[in-house]
Amino acid sequence: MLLYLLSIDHSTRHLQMPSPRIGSDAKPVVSCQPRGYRSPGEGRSSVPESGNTEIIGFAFPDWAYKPESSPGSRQIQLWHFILELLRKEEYHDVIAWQGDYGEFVIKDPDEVARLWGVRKCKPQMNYDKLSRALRYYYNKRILHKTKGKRFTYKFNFNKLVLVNYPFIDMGMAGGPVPQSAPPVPSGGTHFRFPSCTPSDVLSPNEDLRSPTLYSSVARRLARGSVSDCSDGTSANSEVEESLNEEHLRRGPIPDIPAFRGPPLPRLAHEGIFRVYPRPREPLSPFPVSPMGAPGSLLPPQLSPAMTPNHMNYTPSPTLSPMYPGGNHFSFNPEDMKRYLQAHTQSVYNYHLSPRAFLHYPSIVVPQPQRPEKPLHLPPDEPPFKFKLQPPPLGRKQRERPIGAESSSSSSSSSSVPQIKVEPISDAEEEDEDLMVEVTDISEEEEDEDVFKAPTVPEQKVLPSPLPSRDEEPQSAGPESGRCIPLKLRFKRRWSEDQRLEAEGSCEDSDKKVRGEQEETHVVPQSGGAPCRRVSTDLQRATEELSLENRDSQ
DNA sequence: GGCGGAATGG
DNA sequence: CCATTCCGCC
Repeated sequence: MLLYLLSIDHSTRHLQMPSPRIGSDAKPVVSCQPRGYRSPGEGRSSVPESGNTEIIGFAFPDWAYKPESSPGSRQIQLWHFILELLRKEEYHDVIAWQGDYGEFVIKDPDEVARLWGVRKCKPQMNYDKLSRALRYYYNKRILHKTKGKRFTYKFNFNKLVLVNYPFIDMGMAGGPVPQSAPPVPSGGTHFRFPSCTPSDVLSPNEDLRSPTLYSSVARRLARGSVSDCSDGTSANSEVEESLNEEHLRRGPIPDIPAFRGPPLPRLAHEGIFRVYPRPREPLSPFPVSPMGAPGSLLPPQLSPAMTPNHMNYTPSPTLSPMYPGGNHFSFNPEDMKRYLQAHTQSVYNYHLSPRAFLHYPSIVVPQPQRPEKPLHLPPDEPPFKFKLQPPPLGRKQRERPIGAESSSSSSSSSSVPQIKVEPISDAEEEDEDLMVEVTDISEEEEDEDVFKAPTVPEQKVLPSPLPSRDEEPQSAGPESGRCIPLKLRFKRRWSEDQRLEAEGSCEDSDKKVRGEQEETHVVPQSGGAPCRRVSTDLQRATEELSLENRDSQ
C-alpha cells in the first residue's frame, strides 16, 4: 500500500538553475533570483515528462534536482546543486565527474562557489565557505573527500540510488561518460525512475490510506537529505519499521531481519528507493522494489558493478546489458541473461550475500561456478577495516545478556549476535562500500550493527564465551579461510551450521566472534579437523549444562 | 588545501 | 536542519 502511495506520479518540475555560461567567463544574467529561470537541462532532458531526467546516459530521479524536493530544506541543498552542475555539460569545465565512481572534481572552485552564491543569493560565497558546507556532508555520508586529490570529492552513490538498481552498470568506462558518473538505465529503454519525490510524499493533501505509516515515511523523507539506502547513518529506520509493519500485515517478506534493535535517532536517508512500487514498472528491467516481490526470494540489491573501487570489479561491457560502447541499456533477454549470469557469477566470485543474486523472473540464470581460489583479495590487506570488539567474555555475561547490557535491546536479544563493530574512521568509505557489498542492503543496520544481522537472521547465534581464539578452520569447503571476508565467514559458518544442524552432528562451539586481531591476520587453518560446530541450540545447551555443572561443584 | 569548532541565521 | 561565516589549526 505504501508502495503505491509513494508511487504517485507527478509532473516533472525542474530546478531553477543559473543560466549556463555562454562564454568562458559569462556570468549568469540572473543575479539573485532563486526562482524564475530555467534549468539548463530543461528542454534538453531526453525524458522531459518522465520521473527522471537523463543526460548522456545517466540520470537521477528528478527529485534529486528539485529544490522543493530537498528534504529538510525548502531551498536547494548544496549536494543537489553539485549534482545539477555535474550533469550539465556546460559546466564540465567547472565541475565534472572524474576518477572513481562517484568522484567529481571541482575544476574551478571559485566559479562553483560563485554559481552557488548566485543560486543562494549569497554574493559573498567563496570556495572556503562552500567547502565548509561540503565538509558537513562528511558526517552525513553524502560526500567523502578524496584524499590527496585537490578539490575532489566523492558521492556516496553506491548507497544512494544505485544500490537498489543493480542493473545499473559501470561498464561505460572508457565511454563518453566517465566511470565516476553515476550511470542509470536510459530513458531509451523505457525505464523511468519511479516518480516519487519527498514533496509528493509530504503533500498534506494526499489521500493517505495508512496515515501512521505514511507520516512515518514522510517524516523520514522530510528529514533525510539523500535516499542513502544502505547508509550506515540510519539503522532501524522508521521507514523500514513501517514497512515491516506493513509487510507484516501483508505477509512476510524474506529480507527483513528477524531482529531489530530499538529505533535509533539517526539520520534517515534511506527509504525512498526502497519503497518503490512493485507492479508499476512493467517496462523496467529492474525488479522494481528492493523489497522484492512477495514471492521472490532474493531481490537483487547490489551489484559489484556499483562498487568498482572497492572490489576492483569493472563489469565487462560485453556482459553488460548495455549496448557496446553506448550509454543505453539493452534489455533483450539474451543480454540480460548474460548479464545476470555474470552478476550471479560475481556474487559467487566476490562471496556476496546470496541475497545479492539478481532475480529476474523471466530469465533463468545458470548457476555459476565458484572459482578455485578466492579472487584477488590482497593477502596482506585485511578484508575488513573494522575494529571488532571482542564479545563479552564470561559465561555469566553471555548467558544473561538480556538483563545486563541489552536492557534496551529488543526481545530478540538472544538472536542477536553480540558483536560490535566499530568502523575505523579512516576507512569509512571502504567501510561503507563494504557494507553495501557484503551485507544485504536490506539490512539497514548501522555500521556498528552490521554484523548483528547475519544473512539469515532467524538462526540464533551466540558468541562464544571462550576468550581463547580457537583457530579452527572455518571452511569445510575447498577454500581455506584465507582471504575470505569476515562476514563471508560468518555467512559460511552459518550455512555450515545449517547443514550440520540438519545432519544433527557436530560439536566444538565455534559461533564466536573473533577478536580484533583476527581481522588483521586472517589465520588459515589448514590441517585441523574440519570445522565442526555445534548448532546453536545445542551449543547453548552444552554451555548451560557445563555452567550448571560448574556451579554445582 | 583541508579540517572542524563555534556562532549565527533563515 | 542546512547552511553561512569566521577562524584556528595542521
